[in-house]
Amino acid sequence: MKERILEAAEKVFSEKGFYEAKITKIAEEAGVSVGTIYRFYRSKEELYSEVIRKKLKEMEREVEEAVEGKSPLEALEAYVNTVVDFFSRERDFFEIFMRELGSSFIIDTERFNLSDWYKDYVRKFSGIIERGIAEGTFKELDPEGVFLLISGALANIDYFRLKGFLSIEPEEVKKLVLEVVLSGLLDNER
Amino acid sequence: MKERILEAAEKVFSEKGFYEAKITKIAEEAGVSVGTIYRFYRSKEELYSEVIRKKLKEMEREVEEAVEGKSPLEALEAYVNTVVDFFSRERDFFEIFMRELGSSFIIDTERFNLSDWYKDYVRKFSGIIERGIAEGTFKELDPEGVFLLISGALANIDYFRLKGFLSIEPEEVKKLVLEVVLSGLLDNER
Amino acid sequence: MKERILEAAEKVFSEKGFYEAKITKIAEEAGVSVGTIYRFYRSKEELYSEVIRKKLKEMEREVEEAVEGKSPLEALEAYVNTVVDFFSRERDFFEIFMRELGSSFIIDTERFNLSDWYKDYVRKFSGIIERGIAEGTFKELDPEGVFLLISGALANIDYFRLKGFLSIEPEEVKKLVLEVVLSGLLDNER
Amino acid sequence: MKERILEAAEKVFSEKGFYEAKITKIAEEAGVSVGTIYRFYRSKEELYSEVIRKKLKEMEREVEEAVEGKSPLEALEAYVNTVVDFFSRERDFFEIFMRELGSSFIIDTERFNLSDWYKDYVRKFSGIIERGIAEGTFKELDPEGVFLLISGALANIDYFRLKGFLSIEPEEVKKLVLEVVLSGLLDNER
DNA sequence: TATGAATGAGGGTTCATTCAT
DNA sequence: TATGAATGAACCCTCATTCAT
Repeated sequence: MKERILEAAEKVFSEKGFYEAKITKIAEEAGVSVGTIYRFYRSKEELYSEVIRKKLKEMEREVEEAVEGKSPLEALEAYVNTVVDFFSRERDFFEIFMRELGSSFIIDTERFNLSDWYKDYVRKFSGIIERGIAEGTFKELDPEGVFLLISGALANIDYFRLKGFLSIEPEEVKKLVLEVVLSGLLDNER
Repeated sequence: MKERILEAAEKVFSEKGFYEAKITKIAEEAGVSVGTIYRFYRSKEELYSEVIRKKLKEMEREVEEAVEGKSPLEALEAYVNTVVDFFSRERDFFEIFMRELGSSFIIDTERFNLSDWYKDYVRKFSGIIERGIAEGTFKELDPEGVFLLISGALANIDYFRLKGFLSIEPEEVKKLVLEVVLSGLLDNER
Repeated sequence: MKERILEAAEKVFSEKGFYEAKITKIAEEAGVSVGTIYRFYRSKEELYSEVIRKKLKEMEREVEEAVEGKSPLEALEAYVNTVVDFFSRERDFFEIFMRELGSSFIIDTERFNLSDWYKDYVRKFSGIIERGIAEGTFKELDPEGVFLLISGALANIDYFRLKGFLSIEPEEVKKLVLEVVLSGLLDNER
Repeated sequence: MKERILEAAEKVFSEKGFYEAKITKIAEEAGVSVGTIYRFYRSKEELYSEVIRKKLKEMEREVEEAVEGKSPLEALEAYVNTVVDFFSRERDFFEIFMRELGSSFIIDTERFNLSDWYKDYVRKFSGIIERGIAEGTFKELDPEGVFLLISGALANIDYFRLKGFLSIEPEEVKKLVLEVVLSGLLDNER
């Protein structure tokens, strides 16, 4: 029930965005009454927040598993692969994620309390870069900057691909980003 | 007057986003009455659209001037410098721009008719990459993909910088992106 | 509920006219909230239109029943009697009807789609006159013209009576109109 | 100037009705500024009222002249002829007149203070009927009722004619009304 | 527990009226 | 005197939220 609501919410929020998504539409889509939604979620905002939180955790877990125990270089490749695959699979959520990236979730995210999550996320995975630098594989660059570079690039290209603006395969997105970024990142002096 | 309204709108829209921005608030901020806003703009949507359109044109013009007549390599550097400078100067608009990047402006932008603008923008400046490839300076990669990589990376890093999440100077943002991307882009085979 | 709203609307529209009638007033009068009105009617215009449509159908049905199977002469008497009785009973609606007669309902009634109804109404009941002429009871006059003469006369007198400008009984209104019109209509040559 | 405004107002009010007529439109039509309108008329209502008052006086004067010194029978004919001619000439005003007949002007006319005018008008010209009865030409019927009958019939038929619902000439309208009403009114006993 | 009808605050928009120029 | 830009009160309508059944 709670699950059905969450899925319906994900669908509707992704299609319409937070403000144009109507609770009645979500209820209809989920096959429950609006009253039932309010039994599980205190407000529209909480429901929205829950959709993001849940998917974000899923994504985080997948990325962690993919990256775990790997060398920085392999981990970076795994990161890119996993994220592209995740977003290919979770188009609805990707839509929401992109919207949030550039709005409330980072800005006044007190509302959703997601900003802390995101800071942690960036800090955690920029650790890959950090380790790469420490072991001498990567150049000495700001690790968080590099991570943001990669994730920004990835999201932007993939978003246009999913919108149908760029005829390119997911695999090519991965290849492109990795090729460009890794050449720039690897310390060839050695 | 029209200018005052536009500036107030830019401020309020950037702080609140389209939906949370109230016309009364914009009027107050501009020091005019609600009615006056409607003398110049047919609707809240048109006002919003106008804010974006105007700044976008400014940005486009600045970038064009910076890039004009330069070699692909220099043009790319100029592009990065100009965009970072523009967004540093135009923080309010940058906020709006980021929101739009991940929402309507690309999706259902028929509303604002900006999607055409953006396609043109990508096509136009990915021309830099194209020329670089043609003359053998850059590797053979999808030009639009590369352009989206750069602009996505740039926006993402800079956004976090402006949010105060990343203590890094604008100059370092430019350096970082250029260093990583150019190393990855330059065809060292030759 | 729907009924309660319709009755309140009839009352307020009759007192104030379409433009001066406020939705909040109708809601208050009906003892419901504004939102509830919009559950049943898409807009103020639709509500207004519904008030008219419903009463018009009632009136039409009553008149049809009264007239059915009667000779032209008797039918005409029945018509006059029924209309006067209907308007005596439905004062609120009569107010609205009179307003509409001289405005939108005939003019740009596309809005309410009542102009078609009225044309049909005139055509239908001018059939009484037509039959009367055909069978030689009535003089050879334009049937629709005669019908409009009767209904215009009736409405005008009755309206003033209901306004209290004319101290006359409903029965006298019927008598007056029938006496004058029938003398003028009957073909005494035969 | 005042005249130009009045004519523009008449035109716009007749086309749109009181509420849909906009002051700016009237100003534009008159070739003056809105400020100028307010120099001559205190409010939109006063302007509307003035339009009606002026035309009504014109109509009254024409009718009075036409009727003056005539026998009841001739006066009645003159009345019908004059009114139909007046409305044929003054279509814009006729539109307004019809609207008012069934609305504010009679109801809460305190606003326009026209209700007194109308009562006087009815009383004055029902005098024709009264005299006709006194001298034995007309049957003993309620004079005001008869007058309202005639004017209601006349307005209704003529309105439909002007709307294009009834293909009939003005002359035939006069003939029809006179034929029917006079046959009904004349005391043939004598 | 589930329903969905009812609520009503809130906001975009209009337009008669004013008043500085 | 004439202008028309500026004003802001007023109103229709939406939709998240509640609560009686």
